[in-house]
Amino acid sequence: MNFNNTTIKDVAQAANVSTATVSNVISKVKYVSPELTKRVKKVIKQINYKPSKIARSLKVNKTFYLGLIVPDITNPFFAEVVRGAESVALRENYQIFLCNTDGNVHREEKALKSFYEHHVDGIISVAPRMKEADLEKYFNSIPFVIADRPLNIKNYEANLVYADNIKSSYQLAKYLIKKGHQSFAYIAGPREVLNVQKRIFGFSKGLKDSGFSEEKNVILYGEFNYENGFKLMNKILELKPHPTAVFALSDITAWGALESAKAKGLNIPEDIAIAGFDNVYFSKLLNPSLTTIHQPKYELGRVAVNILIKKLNNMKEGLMKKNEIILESKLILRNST
Amino acid sequence: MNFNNTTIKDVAQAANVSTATVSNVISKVKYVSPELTKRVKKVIKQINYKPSKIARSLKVNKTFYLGLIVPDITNPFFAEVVRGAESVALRENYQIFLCNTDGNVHREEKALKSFYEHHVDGIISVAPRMKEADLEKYFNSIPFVIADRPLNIKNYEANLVYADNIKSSYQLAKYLIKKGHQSFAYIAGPREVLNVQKRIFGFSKGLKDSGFSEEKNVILYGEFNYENGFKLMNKILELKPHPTAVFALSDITAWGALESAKAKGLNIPEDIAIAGFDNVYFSKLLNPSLTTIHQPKYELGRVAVNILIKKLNNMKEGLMKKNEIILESKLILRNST
DNA sequence: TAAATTAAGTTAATCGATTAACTAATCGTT
DNA sequence: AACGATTAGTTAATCGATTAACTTAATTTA
Repeated sequence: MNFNNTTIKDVAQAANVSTATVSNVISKVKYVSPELTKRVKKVIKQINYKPSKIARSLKVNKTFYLGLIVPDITNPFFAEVVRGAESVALRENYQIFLCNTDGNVHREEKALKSFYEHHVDGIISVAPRMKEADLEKYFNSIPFVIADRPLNIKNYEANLVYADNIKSSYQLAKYLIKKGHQSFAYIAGPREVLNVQKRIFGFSKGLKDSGFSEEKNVILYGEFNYENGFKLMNKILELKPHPTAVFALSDITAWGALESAKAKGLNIPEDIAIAGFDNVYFSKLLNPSLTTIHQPKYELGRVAVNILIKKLNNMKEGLMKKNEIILESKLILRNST
Repeated sequence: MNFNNTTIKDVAQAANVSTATVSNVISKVKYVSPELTKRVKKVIKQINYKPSKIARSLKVNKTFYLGLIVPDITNPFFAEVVRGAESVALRENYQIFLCNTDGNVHREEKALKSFYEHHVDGIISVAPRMKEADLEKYFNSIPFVIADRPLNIKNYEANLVYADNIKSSYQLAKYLIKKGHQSFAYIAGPREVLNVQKRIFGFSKGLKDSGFSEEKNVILYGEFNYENGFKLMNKILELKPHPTAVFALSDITAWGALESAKAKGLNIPEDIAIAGFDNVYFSKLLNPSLTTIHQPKYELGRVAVNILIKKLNNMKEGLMKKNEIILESKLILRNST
C-alpha cells in the first residue's frame, strides 16, 4: 500500500473513460461492458486507487461513522462492551469514534456535539448519566441507542439494550436464603443509577417472597470502585451482629469488600458471604472466586450496534420506532458464597 | 442542539451576505466589519448552523482524524494508553478512530488500510506485532507513531515512544539480590516481542553485575495472561530446589503465578518472591500486593499523540524526521518480594 | 424501412465548505 | 484633482466523489 492521493479522475484519464464509468465499475450500480471494466480495474490496481470516503460521504450524505460514548474504557465492563460494538461495526464497514466521559454529564454533551459536527450516522451511549429529558433531545433527532440503561418513563420512543438486572438479583437472594443466610446488606452504587435501584429491587423482592422483611437491611451507596467496596464493608462489619451475606452491586466493590473482610480475619464464605455483579474477567481469579451475576457485556455492544445499523438501513420507518431489547443476565455460583 | 442540516448557504442567504463572508466570520481569516459580523453571528445562532467537517475536510485536505491501533482495549495496560491518547487528541480537536487487533498482524494491516481510506491525518500503533520492514512502509508514507515498541534497526526514521524497560529491570534484579535471593526464574511473554527481550536483558545484566551467572536461570515463554502465569509457575515450583524469586514480565502473569504459589501452600514473599511488570490498577489490590515496574501508560498515549500532532503541524519538516522518546519506568516495591 | 426502444457511455451539476481572483468604494499622497 | 494603494466585500473555482440528464449507437417493432 502507499498513501499517495490518486483520484477517480486519474483513473478515468489513464483508462480513457469517464469518471462516471469508473464509479460504476466500483459500485456496480450501472452495467459496464467487460471490456471497459477490465481496463478500469487494471488501472485501479496499477495506480493503487482508493476512493475517498470523505468525498463520498459529502455527496451521499452518509459517513459510515458511529459515535460511541462510554464512561471509562479502563473499566473492564465497558471495555468489553466496546469490543462487542466494534466487532459488528467493522463487519458492517462502519468506523467508530470513541469518547470517554468518566460519567460526567458535561462531557457527554460535548461528545454528542462533536459527533454531530462530524456527521456520524448514529450514536450509541453506554450507561449515560444525563437526565432522561436531555437524552430525549438526542434520540429524537438522530439514530440513537442507549445501552446498559433502562429508562424510567416508558413512553419514550428510545432504542434500548440492557440486561435484566432484576431477575438474576432475585435469584441471588433466593440462593443465599437457601444457603441459610438470614441477614443481608447491600454495597450499592450511585443512588441515581436506575440499574442500582433495579438490582436492589430484584434482590429485596427475593427476600420478601421468602418472608424476610427488608427494613432491617443496610444499604450503603457510593461510586463503583475498589476503595468504596473496602470502606463500606468495614462499616458493615462494625455492626454487631453483622449481616452474614453482602450483595455488592459490582465486582470491583465486591473485591474491595472481600479484601476488607479478609483483612479482618474473617473466612469467606463461612463467616460472611459476598456476591458481586457483572462477572468481569477478574471475578473468577479472586480468592475465593466471586459469586456474581454475569452481564452479557460483549453482547450488549453487539446488539447496540446491530439495532443502530438496522435503523440506519430502514430510515424510511422513521427515527421514532421504539426498540427495547432486554438481554438475560445469569447467576454465577462460585466460592465466595 | 438539533440535528438539522443547515449549510453555509442558508446562513449567507438569511444574513444577506456571501458564503465567503460567513466563512470569514467563522474562521477569522479575513477581516469582516462588525456590522456584518454581528448579522452573521446572529443568524448562525438562530438557525443553529454548524459547519460540516466533512465538507471542510474535503476542501482543505485535512480531516482531524487520528487512527489508533491497539492489541486489546480489554487489557488494562492498553486501556490506559488509549485514555492518555484521547486526552490530548480531544484537547487538540482531533477525533480518534479506534481499532483492536488482538495482536493479529493481519488485522493490523486491515486497520491501517481502513484508516488510509478514511483519510486520517496520522496513525498511532501501540505495540504492533508486524515485522519492522512492514511497519516501515507505513511510517514512510503517513505521519506515524509507534508506541510501546522499540525497534531493532536503529536507522529507521520512525517516531517512537516507549518506556525504558531495561533500567528498571536492572534495578529489580539488584533489589532482589539485596534481599538475599540467589536463584531466579522468568515468566516471560512471547519470545518475539522486543520488550520481552529487553526486560530479560536488563534483569540478567543486574544479576551479572552482582556476580551471578545467568545460565542456570529458567526462562519460560508464553502469552501474557493469567492462565500462563499460573501454569508456568507450577512448572517452576516442580524444580527442586525451586528458585526463590520469580520475575514475571507482566502483572497479569504475575497474578497467575501468585495464585499458583498460594495454592501450593507457599508463603509470599517468604518462600518465594514474585515481581510483575506494568503496574496496572490491580497490582496493588492483590494479596500480597505486587512488587512491579511502573510503566507510564497514560503518558505513553499522551506523548504518542503529542509527537504525532507536532509532526502534523510541521509537515514542511517532512515525514522522515526521527523522533524517539524514552519514558522512565519505575520500580514499585510492595509486599510480594 | 422508419420509428421507437434499449443499451452503454459521457457530461456536467451537485454535496458544503474554502479561497484565489476579482470589483467597487474609500483613502492617501503628491 | 488624479493616481495608486488599501479595504471590504463578492464571485466562482475547487476538493473527489455520485448521479441525473443527456448523447449516440444498436436493436427491436410495426
